Amino acid sequence: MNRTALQDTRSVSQGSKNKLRLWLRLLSTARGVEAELRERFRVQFETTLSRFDVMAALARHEDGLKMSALSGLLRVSNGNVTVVVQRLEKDGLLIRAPLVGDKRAMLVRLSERGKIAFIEQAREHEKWITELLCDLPEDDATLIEQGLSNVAFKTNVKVAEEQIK
Amino acid sequence: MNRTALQDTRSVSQGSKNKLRLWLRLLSTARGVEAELRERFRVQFETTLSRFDVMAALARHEDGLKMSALSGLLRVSNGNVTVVVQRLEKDGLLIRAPLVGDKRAMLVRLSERGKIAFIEQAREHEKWITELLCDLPEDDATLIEQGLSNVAFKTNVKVAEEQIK
DNA sequence: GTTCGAAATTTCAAGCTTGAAGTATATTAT
DNA sequence: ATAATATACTTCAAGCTTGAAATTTCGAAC
Repeated sequence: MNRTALQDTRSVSQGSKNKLRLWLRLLSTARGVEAELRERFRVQFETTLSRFDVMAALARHEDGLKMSALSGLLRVSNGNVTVVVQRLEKDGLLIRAPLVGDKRAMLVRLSERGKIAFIEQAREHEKWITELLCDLPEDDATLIEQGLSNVAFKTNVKVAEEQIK
Repeated sequence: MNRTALQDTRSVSQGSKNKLRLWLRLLSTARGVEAELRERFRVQFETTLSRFDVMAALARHEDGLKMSALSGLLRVSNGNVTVVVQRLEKDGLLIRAPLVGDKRAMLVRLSERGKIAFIEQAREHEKWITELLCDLPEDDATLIEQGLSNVAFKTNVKVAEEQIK
């Protein structure tokens, strides 16, 4: 093996380790924040992260969302959305109605109580995030956000966004 | 309200939105990668992410880990570790032994079969990560890793690392 | 050496999440 | 029109995850 080939091997391997290290850090950070948020949602609002996620998605789409659009946006399975939506509906926080023009589909939207509850939760949520990420300089945050936006997946959120229309 | 106070409010609020945007991106990226990894572990090795996480932690600590050290390192609950370890033990991938000197504690380590299985899985895992994060320039990866390492939590991993000794 | 609080683990109920299978409706090709 | 295929959603079983309530053991104060 000549010198060049050796260097190539080394640099590829280093890049691989580099990405791996990044991923582990990403996972650890995300899990840390998630655990803290879960705890706070539980004690302060007696709710869960999944419920908040669903309500947040609905709050951003006042005209309502189909179940499939919800599961696409949140990157969770169909069956999952069904359960969470059922529970939120039972609590009177959202409304499920058949979609006109497609008897298979359901349109889900926040109820008035749901909107009010969400506004309060969202305000706290934003505070919590700011607090939990306070050690991160503002510039770094911007850079990281932009860097991560380059990472794409097969399961594309864009697809879900289009389905909404 | 004078001009300075207004600017302060505005800049704090922008920082808050900035952090929020970063968090949503972080969450989305992590979930995307996790979903893809879960799928690949399932079809290629008939195993799960949690099982791999436990095995990875054990592989990095050949002398074995206490249950509490495991749950600390992985940032998961005690009860969770118990179940996952039980299943891995039933499959013969790890060994649980009482800890000499402390009858409350258990020492968990990989079995020979576990070590062999892990090496194969880890090799693939590293390839997958490299592939999934290929859109991220090498320099960005380094920067992001360093940036995120500034984020600290109450639930500190360092504590768990010390408990190991 | 007793007692009392802390620590290590397990058990449990509840909720989360997934992937697969099932049902009903829509769309497309013939 | 009919059949085949695709889409929207629900149901289900299995496994994951948590937080709280045990249980057992340790250590330290008295």
